[in-house]
Amino acid sequence: MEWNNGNISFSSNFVSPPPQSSSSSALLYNYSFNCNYNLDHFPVVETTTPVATGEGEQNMAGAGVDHQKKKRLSQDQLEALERSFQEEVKLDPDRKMKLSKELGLQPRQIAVWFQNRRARWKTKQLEHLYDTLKQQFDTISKEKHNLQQEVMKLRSMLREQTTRNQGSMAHTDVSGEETTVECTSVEILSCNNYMYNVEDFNQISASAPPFWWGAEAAHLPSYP
Amino acid sequence: MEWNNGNISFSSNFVSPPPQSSSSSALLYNYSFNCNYNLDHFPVVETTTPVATGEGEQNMAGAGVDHQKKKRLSQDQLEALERSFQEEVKLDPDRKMKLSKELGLQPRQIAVWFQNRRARWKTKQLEHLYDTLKQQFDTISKEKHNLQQEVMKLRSMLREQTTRNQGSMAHTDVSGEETTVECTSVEILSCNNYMYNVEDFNQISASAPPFWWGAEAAHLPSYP
DNA sequence: GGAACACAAGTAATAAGGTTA
DNA sequence: ATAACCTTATTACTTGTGTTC
Repeated sequence: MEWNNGNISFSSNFVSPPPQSSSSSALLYNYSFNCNYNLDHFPVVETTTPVATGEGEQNMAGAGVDHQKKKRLSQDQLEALERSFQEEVKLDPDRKMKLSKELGLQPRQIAVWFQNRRARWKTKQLEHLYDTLKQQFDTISKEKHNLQQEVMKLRSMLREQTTRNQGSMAHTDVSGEETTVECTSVEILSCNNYMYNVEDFNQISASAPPFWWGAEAAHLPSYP
Repeated sequence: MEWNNGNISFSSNFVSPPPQSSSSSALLYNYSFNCNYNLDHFPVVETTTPVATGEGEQNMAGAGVDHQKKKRLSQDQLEALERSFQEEVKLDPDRKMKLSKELGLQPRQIAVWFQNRRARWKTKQLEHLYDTLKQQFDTISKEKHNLQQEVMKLRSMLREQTTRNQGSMAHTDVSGEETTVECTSVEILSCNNYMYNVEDFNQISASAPPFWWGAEAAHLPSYP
């Protein structure tokens, strides 16, 4: 199943679309060892490690080398893990050992990957939930507006009828509801200050000085 | 060996409140070095490193020791960073160096902390946004319902009037809107399958077998 | 125009506290 | 009582992008 929220991706990279064999950058993962000229303006620690004697299998078991560098699982490994995850998000010991052997990873690494994967998924989940809710809010908002229009119209018709009728029987009823319609229309306007799509939300934080870091005190919780 | 599968366990452990200064467990952070008997049933790698000669100051600079253990910043450090963050979420080089010296941390660590802090905040942000939206959705939902009621009532009144009036002038208009009211009332019901509070959201995933891992195929994007 | 750096997003791995068999 | 796992939070790193000098 493609999850593809069915929307636009301004910032080309939100959750790496399971790089399923399509993107080209994927292949570089495993082979980009020390291209980090991104040293936050100081020589970085790193240098400590034994520098890793060359080796073929991912992450030695107990032998003492490597230890740093070469995080990032390979594309093949990721795909296998991903497949397994799609089948079942929880990991029983059997599957763990099987994957461990198949992929040449520590059982621990398998477990960790699944844990992180679940956590990641949960985050995405919230984003998706938000988008869905937002969409439904917009829908219902429009519908409400229509209903308000209709109420107005019906009232006016009723008023007309009443006048024509000469009889004043229903008059009190009609005016009695008046306030309801008015107050709600205000609600709608005040609400919309808070509404974003998740894409918007990503957008604003993506570029340089995300506005909300300044407006923090406005209506946001400032979260300790 | 299945460890729980369809069993519910309503245990209320919601997101651990950021241990901010209040909880007592905080002090233990810095001193819990090797209490890891949580080894996912195998000895863990680690052993590789030079084993770290004893040391006093947090995270040496370029010298090659330590390098593992002792993650988790101390409570004092966290408080200082937090204060600084509240003042200004972005970090200019001056502030970075100042904090680095004051707290005995690598400048890199300061930078990383700020980056992570911003990311964390953004997540919280989304949760808050969701809650707000949810609340407003509920409100507007109720209001819409009221409006629908009112439309019904007005229509019925109008019908009555019309009948009494004998004249059939407004008849077409009234029936013309009929569909609007009907279809929207269905919308409301179908929507509510998606709605949670963030607390609910945390709740369901907190306890043992989060329902959605089973119901994944239901209405969720299955997010690869 | 390119090196150096800041940043967001994503990713491993660790830590701490709760559950369950 | 404990081992194995889980979730949540955190730390640190990777990668890609944008900015600045």
